[in-house]
Amino acid sequence: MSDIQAYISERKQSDPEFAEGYEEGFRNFKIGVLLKQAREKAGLTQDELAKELNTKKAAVSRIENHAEDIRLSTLEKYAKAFGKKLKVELVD
Amino acid sequence: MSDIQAYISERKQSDPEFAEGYEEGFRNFKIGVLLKQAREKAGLTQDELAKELNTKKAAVSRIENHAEDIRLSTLEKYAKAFGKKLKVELVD
DNA sequence: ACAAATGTTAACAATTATGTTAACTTAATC
DNA sequence: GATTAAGTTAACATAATTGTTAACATTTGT
Repeated sequence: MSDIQAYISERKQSDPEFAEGYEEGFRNFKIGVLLKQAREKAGLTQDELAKELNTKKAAVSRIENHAEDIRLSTLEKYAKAFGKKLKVELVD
Repeated sequence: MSDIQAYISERKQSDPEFAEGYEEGFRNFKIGVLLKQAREKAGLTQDELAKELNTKKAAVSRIENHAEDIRLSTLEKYAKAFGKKLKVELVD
């Protein structure tokens, strides 16, 4: 079982509203989880990451949890802060 | 030589301003080219694609040529119209 | 060369992400 | 249980994408 799936199972139990809207918001959620896990693997707190991105921890939290959508440039800033690159593809 | 590289060489000659700003705007440009080529492979005109996306051909042209940034949801709408899925990854 | 289809650009309106602050919650350590 | 670090959420301000219209350019076909 992948990290993301484990996280989803866990959160579905502690957050009923999340379990509800899971399917509709699947993509955005995944992006948030992706970013959260990348941040944790990089050993950064939201506040530390926020400072690298010239923003605030509230914005980081929002993106990891609530954000409806996100700009490519924002995703890239995150990737850069983690020492990674963003890869975007169209697949069949 | 890839399709994208061929396109870039061609356009650098006919569009000096493009050749100038090429390095800085590389990502956004590539996205535009990516979407344009996907649209052409799908055999759609900008106007036809625009109708599928409930928008206008002017918006399609802008994204293929001038857009500074783009939302993930917009990219996904495009992908869907081409019968593709969007894949986003963080790579080393 | 003309006409029709397709693509481009500018300007403005509308919508939405992001920045920011402040109050609150949760977790961990003492 | 008090204190501190970390995370969450709401509210509002700001900035940027996207929608829309209209005029113009380019291409394609006849």
